[in-house]
Amino acid sequence: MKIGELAQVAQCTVETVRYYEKEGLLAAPARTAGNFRVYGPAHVERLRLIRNCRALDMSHAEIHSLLALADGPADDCSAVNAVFDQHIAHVDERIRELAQLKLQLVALRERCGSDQAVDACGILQGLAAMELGTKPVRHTHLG
Amino acid sequence: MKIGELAQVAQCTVETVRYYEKEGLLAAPARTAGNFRVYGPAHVERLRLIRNCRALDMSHAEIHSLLALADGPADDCSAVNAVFDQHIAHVDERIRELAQLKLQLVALRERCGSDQAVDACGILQGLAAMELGTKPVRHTHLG
DNA sequence: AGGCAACCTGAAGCTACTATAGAGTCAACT
DNA sequence: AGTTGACTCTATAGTAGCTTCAGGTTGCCT
Repeated sequence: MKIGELAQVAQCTVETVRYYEKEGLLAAPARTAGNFRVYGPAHVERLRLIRNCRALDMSHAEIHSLLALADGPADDCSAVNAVFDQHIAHVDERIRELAQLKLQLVALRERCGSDQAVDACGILQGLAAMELGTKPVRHTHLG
Repeated sequence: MKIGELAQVAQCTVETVRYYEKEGLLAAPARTAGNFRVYGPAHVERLRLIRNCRALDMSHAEIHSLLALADGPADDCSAVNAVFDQHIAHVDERIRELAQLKLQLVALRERCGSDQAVDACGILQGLAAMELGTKPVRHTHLG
């Protein structure tokens, strides 16, 4: 199959497929005489796996690890579990951050219930007065 | 005050301050004879406001809107409320997405409780077999 | 006068793509 | 046989919000 068909099967764009190849996530396939990429079933499966990992918001680095483990000669999959556990921790942390964030946002929003002069706007006052929290560490390669 | 002190007060790096100036979020300050930036209290307050907005995960575009509204001659702050409400909706949507994500991750993770052969790893099998969901729309400029 | 920290500009790097330009390939239709 | 149109190719730039780097200048202390 050619790149367009592969992309369709894997629910991504042609550009994304070529990008994955350049990034080393997807092996470079054979070419036709006219220099078109030709893919087989193995490529389809691999690309599906990659796309599913992305749908789970894993970074390319994490996916690289998983692919290496999947291909590797390892006897057990505890390393796979480790990658997964770490990723779940990422997502968890990010959810907590956003929940905290929302509390702050809602609290600020309630300071200005209706239309009033901008000078007296509770939101703007709150934004200027807020204590700068500890440096926000991004627990995510998500988004 | 010079840029280093300002950055320290606002809990960000010197480079970030210069970046905000280049982006038009922070007005260009006066300069010393030696071409060093000199900031006053107004800059400190403005930068605090910007950093707090960023801590609330607002995009530069959103912050631009807020700053324009804060400076503008508007009589009421309903527009400010609108920006805020929209942002809260963003965060809310993102939290929902991540919660859903976590469900999937945990379900996958449970397929491989202990060490087993990579060939039989339930996680990897699950990743390859997962139905590709509808194209994930990112409800975020966050992260 | 020398040394060092802080400052300056401009450009490149980061992630995971997306979009564009300009050229080549291929199958079908006239 | 020629031509249209869909598809493919490479290479490059753009996105957000910074961070990092290279190479040079300023200012203060001794």
